[in-house]
Amino acid sequence: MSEATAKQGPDTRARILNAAESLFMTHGFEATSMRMITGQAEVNLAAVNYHFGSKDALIQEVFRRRLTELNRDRLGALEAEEALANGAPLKPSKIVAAFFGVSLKMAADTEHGGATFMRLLGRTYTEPNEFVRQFLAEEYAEVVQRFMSALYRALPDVPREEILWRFHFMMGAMSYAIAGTDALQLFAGDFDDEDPTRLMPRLMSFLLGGLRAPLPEEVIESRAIRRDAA
Amino acid sequence: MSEATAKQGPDTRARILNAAESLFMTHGFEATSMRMITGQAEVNLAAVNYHFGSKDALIQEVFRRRLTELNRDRLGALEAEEALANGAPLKPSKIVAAFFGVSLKMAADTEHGGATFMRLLGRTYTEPNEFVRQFLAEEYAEVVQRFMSALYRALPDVPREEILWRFHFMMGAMSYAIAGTDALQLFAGDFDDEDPTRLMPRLMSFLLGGLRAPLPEEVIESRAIRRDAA
Amino acid sequence: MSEATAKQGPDTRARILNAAESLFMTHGFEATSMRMITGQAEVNLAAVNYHFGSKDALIQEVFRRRLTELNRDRLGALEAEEALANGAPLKPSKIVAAFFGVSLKMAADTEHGGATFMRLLGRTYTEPNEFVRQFLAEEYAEVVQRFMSALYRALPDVPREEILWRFHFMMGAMSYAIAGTDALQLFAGDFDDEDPTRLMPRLMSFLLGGLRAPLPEEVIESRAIRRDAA
Amino acid sequence: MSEATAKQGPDTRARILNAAESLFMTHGFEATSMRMITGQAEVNLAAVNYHFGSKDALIQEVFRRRLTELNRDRLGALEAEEALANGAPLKPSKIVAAFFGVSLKMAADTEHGGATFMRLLGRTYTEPNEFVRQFLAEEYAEVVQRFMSALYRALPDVPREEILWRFHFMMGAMSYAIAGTDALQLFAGDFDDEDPTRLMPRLMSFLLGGLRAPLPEEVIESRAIRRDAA
DNA sequence: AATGAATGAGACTTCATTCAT
DNA sequence: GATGAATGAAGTCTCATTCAT
Repeated sequence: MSEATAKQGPDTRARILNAAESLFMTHGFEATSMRMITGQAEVNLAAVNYHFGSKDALIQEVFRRRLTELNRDRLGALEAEEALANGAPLKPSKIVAAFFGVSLKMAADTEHGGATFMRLLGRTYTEPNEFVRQFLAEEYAEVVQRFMSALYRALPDVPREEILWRFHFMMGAMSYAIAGTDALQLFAGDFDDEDPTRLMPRLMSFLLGGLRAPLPEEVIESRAIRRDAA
Repeated sequence: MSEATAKQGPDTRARILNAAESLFMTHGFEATSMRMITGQAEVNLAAVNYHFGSKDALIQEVFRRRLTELNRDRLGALEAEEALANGAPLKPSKIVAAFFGVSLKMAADTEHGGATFMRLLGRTYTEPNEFVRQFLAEEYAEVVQRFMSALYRALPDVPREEILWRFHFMMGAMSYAIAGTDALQLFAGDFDDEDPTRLMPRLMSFLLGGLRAPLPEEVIESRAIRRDAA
Repeated sequence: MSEATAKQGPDTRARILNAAESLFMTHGFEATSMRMITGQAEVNLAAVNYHFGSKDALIQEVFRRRLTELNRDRLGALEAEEALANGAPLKPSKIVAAFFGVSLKMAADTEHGGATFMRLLGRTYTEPNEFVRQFLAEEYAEVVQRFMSALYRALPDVPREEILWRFHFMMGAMSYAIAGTDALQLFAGDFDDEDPTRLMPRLMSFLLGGLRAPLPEEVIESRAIRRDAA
Repeated sequence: MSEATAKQGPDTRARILNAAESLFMTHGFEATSMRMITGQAEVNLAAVNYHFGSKDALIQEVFRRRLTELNRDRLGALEAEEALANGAPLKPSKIVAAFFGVSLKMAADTEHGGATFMRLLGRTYTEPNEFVRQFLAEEYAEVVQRFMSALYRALPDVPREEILWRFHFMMGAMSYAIAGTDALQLFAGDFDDEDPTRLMPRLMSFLLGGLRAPLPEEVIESRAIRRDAA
């Protein structure tokens, strides 16, 4: 009855998920075999199929477990700011901080695997695998819609299309920031892996600088034209 | 030389490279098998090993073929600006335009496969495969060093470390911009695939906004400290 | 006894047997997995092993349940005829009718699964699985012996070997007749599935025609030789 | 260049087909694994997929190889009789002999595996596997149509439906006759495996007896009714 | 220069079965 | 009486690569 007598430790399922998460980050989905996963989790090879049904389903579950929490926190941070604002439009910096701050907080959590997951997530946005993209899109649908709405309100003079693009650029910058040192060393071999907590202010000022940058002339012109036509 | 004697058209090698490039972008390296490549290239299965030695060597050749040209053009653009400047430090916008403008130009070239390659490249920066990272680092070493030097001269008041990070963020934003619509649709299903030539000014103003953003307070403080210490 | 207390309905055992019988007929023994059976029976995966011990034992029980009844009825029909005959040898048609009539009666019973079982049985005579053959042989031993004896008495002039062969042929014809429409459509796609009750007279006249057919010349000759030698 | 230097004997493909044919007969399709096949054929495990693509495709090829020949011979035998008959309807016995005689001839050929195949074929008519049935139906379509036409001409007074059923019964009797001793021993353990050449006259007289048997009364009555109506 | 055949290793998945509860 | 979890064995198929021609 004690944990000692239980055959497979506290939770076979969780052990598999943790092993998969870490291996997916290191080697990618395709290059991570079921044997590698069950080997690291010290679990029978068939256990993955028993608990998850297939490798693809395992991949989904790895993401769902974290994304549910991540997106809940993001919405929570946004709603907290909105509560404070008392109906007024939020400052863009608050919105950006709500979204990306939560990401970076999880990325800094090395104890519960949050860091591992965030690096995996950053890579996965560009994952070619069709079903993974599809799954991510579904998981993100609600939260993105909410944040975009907030940004539209916060920046009523900027064309929505432009905001969407800049949000896209910001996602890219953040992903690279988190995927982090690996890719940085790609450009500067001697780069020192320093205190990850200093990443937050660095990234935030870059993102806000980009978000507030003057619109390119063409866009300004085309807006003027549309305005005249109206 | 006639079609009758040359079974496999003008250039078997190039056909393989083109097929591989396109399939790597669509499915990733691992998920792209030799059979898929030789099938699309209409070439014998053994031809890849005959011409390139191994799958890994083929991957390298796919990149080398394009990167050599890409980085030559980048250096060319930088040197052209430097020639105009006549020894004075370049404006940061010129440097950024030299580096990322060449990228976007190739990304806009849909006729010779440049667009395909740039999307592949954007994905590959976060590729887990060790040897691919290694190879990319080598290919990029020189050009990154030259651009960083130029930026250091252009922004003598900004800590070098900070410039390195911001260059890193810029790379991330660009990669996402090019990997492009796919990832954008991930966030906004109804996003219209519009004229790719308009991407350039959009991205450029975002990048410059980020690059010129005020430094985070912490960094400013720590700089002051260091300056005092010196 | 209420539905609330009895989780698995009135009889888990019977539910398993019925599901197995139907699935075996549709997919064969090998291609029918325990999961398929327990899934269709809406029963826990381990229930089969709990109730029957193994898959092989389940197969046996599927047959035993029906064959016991079938062969009892066959012997009953034979004994009824013998009682009427009052010690005289039976007419071959009566014997054949006793054996195959009972088969066809069960094959016509679509309500209690008899039809399903008979089609399964027809297929199983040619089943490669060694232990199934062994089991069938044991189940059939007595009844075949009794019917052969009756036929020997009914046809004293026909060599016993010849009777054995013809009984064998008759079994084949009947099995195909019951496996029925499936195999017939194999030869005539537009064959109409008509009233199964009309199968009985059709098959019976064919079987009797074959049973009474003149012996091949060679057999007649060899019989003459043997008679001379005696 | 000599056979001795060739890595895999004269013909890897044929070796696989032969091994598969024999193992399918002994154990059935499902119970025969690729390992068993490649083991017996002394061939690499991957060779089956290389030469045939999949296990299912191998099964089809096993049948196609023999059925093509078998049905060609059947049509040949029928046409030979028709040539002799000079336009007159054939005697039913000739038609039956053409069809089943060829079967039995192949069944007697123990040297080139014909016997093995015919026993496999007999079993396969009742095979549950859907795609195998489909495939057999296609392979048989033409030859069955030709023989049925001949029988319709030969027996103009017998309802076509009746002929179709009796042909079906005959197929069943033949299949059992060929699947043979195995099933016979099921009914008579001490049955001696005797000269297979004597099977031909035995089966033929049974089949013709069945084919010529008087129609069941019901059929006769319903025919009379139809005739009256006409 | 190019290829058809073949191969050893390893991929994911499913199997029937067991066992503690 | 019944079950959720787990497992070792085995299944089919695909992989990148090699080699004689």
